[in-house]
Amino acid sequence: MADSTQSKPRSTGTGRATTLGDVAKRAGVSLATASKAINGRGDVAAATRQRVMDAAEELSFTPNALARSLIAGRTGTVGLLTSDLEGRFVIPILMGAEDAFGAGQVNVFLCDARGDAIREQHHIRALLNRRVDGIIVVGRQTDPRPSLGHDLPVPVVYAYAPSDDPTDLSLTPDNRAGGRMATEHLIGLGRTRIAHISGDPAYAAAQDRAVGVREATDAAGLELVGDVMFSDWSEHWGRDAASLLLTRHPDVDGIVCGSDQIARGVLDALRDAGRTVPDDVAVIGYDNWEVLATNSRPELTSVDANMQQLGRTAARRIFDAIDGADIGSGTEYLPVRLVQRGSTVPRR
Amino acid sequence: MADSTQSKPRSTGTGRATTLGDVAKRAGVSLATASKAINGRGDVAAATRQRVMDAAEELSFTPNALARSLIAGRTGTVGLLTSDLEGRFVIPILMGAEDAFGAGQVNVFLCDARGDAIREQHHIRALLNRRVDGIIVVGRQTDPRPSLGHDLPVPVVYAYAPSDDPTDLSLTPDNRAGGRMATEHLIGLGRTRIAHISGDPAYAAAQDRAVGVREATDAAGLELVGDVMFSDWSEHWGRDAASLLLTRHPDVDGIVCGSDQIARGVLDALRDAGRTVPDDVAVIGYDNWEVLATNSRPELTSVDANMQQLGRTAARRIFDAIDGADIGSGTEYLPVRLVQRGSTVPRR
DNA sequence: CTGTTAGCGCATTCAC
DNA sequence: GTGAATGCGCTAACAG
Repeated sequence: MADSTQSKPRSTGTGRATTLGDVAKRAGVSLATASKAINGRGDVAAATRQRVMDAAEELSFTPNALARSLIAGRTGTVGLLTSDLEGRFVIPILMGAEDAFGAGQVNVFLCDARGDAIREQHHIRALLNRRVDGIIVVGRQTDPRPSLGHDLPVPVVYAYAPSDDPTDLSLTPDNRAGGRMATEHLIGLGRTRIAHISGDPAYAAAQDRAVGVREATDAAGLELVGDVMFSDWSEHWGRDAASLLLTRHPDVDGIVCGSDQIARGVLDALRDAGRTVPDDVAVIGYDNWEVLATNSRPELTSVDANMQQLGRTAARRIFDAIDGADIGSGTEYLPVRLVQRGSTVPRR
Repeated sequence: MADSTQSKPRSTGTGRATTLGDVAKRAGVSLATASKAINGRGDVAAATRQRVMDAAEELSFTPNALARSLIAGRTGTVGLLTSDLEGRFVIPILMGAEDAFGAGQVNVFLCDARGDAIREQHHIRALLNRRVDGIIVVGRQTDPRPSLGHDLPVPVVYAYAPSDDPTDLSLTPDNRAGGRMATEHLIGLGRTRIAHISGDPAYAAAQDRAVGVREATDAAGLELVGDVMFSDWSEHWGRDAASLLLTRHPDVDGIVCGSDQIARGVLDALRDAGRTVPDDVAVIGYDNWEVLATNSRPELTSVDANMQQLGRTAARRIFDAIDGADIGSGTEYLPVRLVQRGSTVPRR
């Protein structure tokens, strides 16, 4: 019964949305005046403005962003094109992009190309049709990916995976600094017998992090324990590698891992071998993938790539480019940070 | 050099995008004819159509979806409103929604409200301004969440987390069936001493799955080993619970876990206790979270909630509703599926 | 078959 | 201060 007294149920898309014209009529002013009042533009008498605002409120008027964008020539939307099925990188980047302005200021079309070039093309077309102000391309590795080319009418930023075209702008985490930072952390804790277990050597991320590790040991006048151990990014490999390492170099007291998954495997193997972490051996992961890092025993110290900040930067660059600024080119390496947990620092 | 021969670099948003008018002029036809030719509407001479298509191609014309939507009254976009920070549910749902039509047919605005009601309101406003054709609300628990209300001008579907208003349409995985399915799987393997370790009892998911487990044991004439063990969704709890369980009921031969994280902990504890999986004890997880399920030893059999199908269904319902169909109401429980791995079935 | 006209919802000149 | 007119890019009637 209470329902039937409502004057405008309009529950599911029924009935035209109220337009600015409706508001103007109700307020007894012209369309132009209503527009000015609502947008705070031009000189409108305070009383008139209030009348318009009230009318808009009563009719629960929502300005049609389509019409506005059509005039303005910009939509306040960006496309986020990804092949990151896990969503591990893309979600923080999305959040960063939203943050770069304010909730609801800019909206993001998220498209998943699933690693398929055709699908990617379809999505790009669709995004351009919808007149996004720019496109952020997110890859799932830090290896270069094919450029979208320069014949797009909007600025493009490559995030995480850089473009293979150096004239594009790419933002990617500084893996080298990450490797260095992780190693310096162990050194700072007094470790001197440090090994590095990483993933697939075909990945730029693996190589870059390894370079950073070596830089840190070199700088400290230390020798890396054994060669860097490459294979794949799995927990299985982490276990196998750690077993091998303990056999060959039982005196190891610190292990820098190329990923949190590997680190989980390493922790497992160390426990099986009766070594305690971090007392006997300190272990550090990479990626700061929460579900892995905070559920291990002990919890995992890890390097975080600051994806959210990366997303924020990417969005800013795009809108700066629209406002006339040059978007720039080349690959920028963004700072990473260390998150300390129990695998390197004993719990207080 | 090849670059400089290109006539229209147009690299970053410079210069107005080409309009249908440009195409028409170049093809020597009127605006209307060009429109018909491109959309395959009306009768246009084959030769004329070709001329228009060619012109469009040469100018790399992209129809302005804003203008089209303004006329059509629908945009072919949906809003995906989430608080699922992990992206674990939302990404499959997004993919399903895209799939429901075809790549680029419908686009999705993804908004992360971060569990903040204010931010959620902002996002809803923005989505309505942009005239999305509908909204999918994704929660991260299967507990009911506050309804957005019925005064929205577009259809709304609640996914994963149902609405607390029974007149809304909610799509959620059938947790009861999942619990039953997992348990029946163990029973089918000949296990008779089955226990259930689950997460936070305040979660509907925990309760529903437990009900399913009991239904299966009852139907088989079995008694559940001990009470259902509730606490939280962590690996730590999985380890502790399993240890406890082994002490009290050493004869247990099957464990249904409330999540993959718990299952990981259970596997750990079983190994520490010298039990082999699946020979001594079969273990089954829940969620099929790949990174957890495929990296354990042995790999984890798990129940998958089919989120992608859920997303597909949600999107279809929304567009059906726009086309006049009644969107329906109440909570629909969508089928889940079992993914078998080594923790219940020995590797071939 | 093709072109002319009107209008989607709104912001912006420019007179009054 | 306010309102009438013009146009953003496009499609849907209508005439021709």
